[in-house]
Amino acid sequence: MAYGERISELRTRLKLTQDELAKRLGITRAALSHYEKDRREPDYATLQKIADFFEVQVDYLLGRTDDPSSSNKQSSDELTTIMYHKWDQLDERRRKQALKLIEILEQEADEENNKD
Amino acid sequence: MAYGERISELRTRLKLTQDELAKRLGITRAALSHYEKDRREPDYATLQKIADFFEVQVDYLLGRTDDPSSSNKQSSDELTTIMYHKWDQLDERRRKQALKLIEILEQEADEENNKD
DNA sequence: TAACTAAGAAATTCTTAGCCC
DNA sequence: GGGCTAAGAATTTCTTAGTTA
Repeated sequence: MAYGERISELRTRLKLTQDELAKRLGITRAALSHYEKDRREPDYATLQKIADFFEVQVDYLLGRTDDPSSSNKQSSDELTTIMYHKWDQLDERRRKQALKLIEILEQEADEENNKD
Repeated sequence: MAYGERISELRTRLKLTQDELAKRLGITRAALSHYEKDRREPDYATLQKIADFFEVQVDYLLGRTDDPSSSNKQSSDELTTIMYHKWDQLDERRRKQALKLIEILEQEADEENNKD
């Protein structure tokens, strides 16, 4: 999937028109239309403005990953980086084991928030 | 840190000259020099060739994250995406608990590989 | 109203050739 | 050798104005 489709999808999800998004990004609506149609490549500054606005990775915009998690989340947190590198070394069987614990912890956290 | 510096650093780490890397990427060495000096922005195809060659994220090349982990790893695997979204919802205390299990599993996998 | 696009203007990038260290 | 850059050529993008649905 190319960047145009990604931008279009993200914009639509927020119920914005091209005109509205263009104004927020400081570009013309014609330019935005070109981007969504893969007819022009936004310069790096604009590309990053788009990624920041939607809080996704540039890699996601470019269709290089299907994980939209913002680069902020990725870079901000040491614990997550460590976890990710360890996770990376696990085989599938162990990943499933780890995921089970994480699911239990998540549920536990949910219940904690709903006991009012 | 800008993309030029990142490219230069990655190239130097692999002990390649500009000429050698340029040939691998299918561009002239002058163009590569411009990129490393932030004087030109490579088009998206070239940008992604560079990211692929060094196995880093485009976000890393652009200096948006300090985590160079390749986008291949990120996009390849459904289980990882699921895990990541759950992890995202955990507080720090629970993340540390989860990380402990992951570390144990990692060690277990290591030992399994060294029992010859 | 919202999105798309033709086409000339404007800006950026590419390439060659040469220079510096 | 290895890297940097001036400058004209080539290419791409921008913008306006108008079209399409």
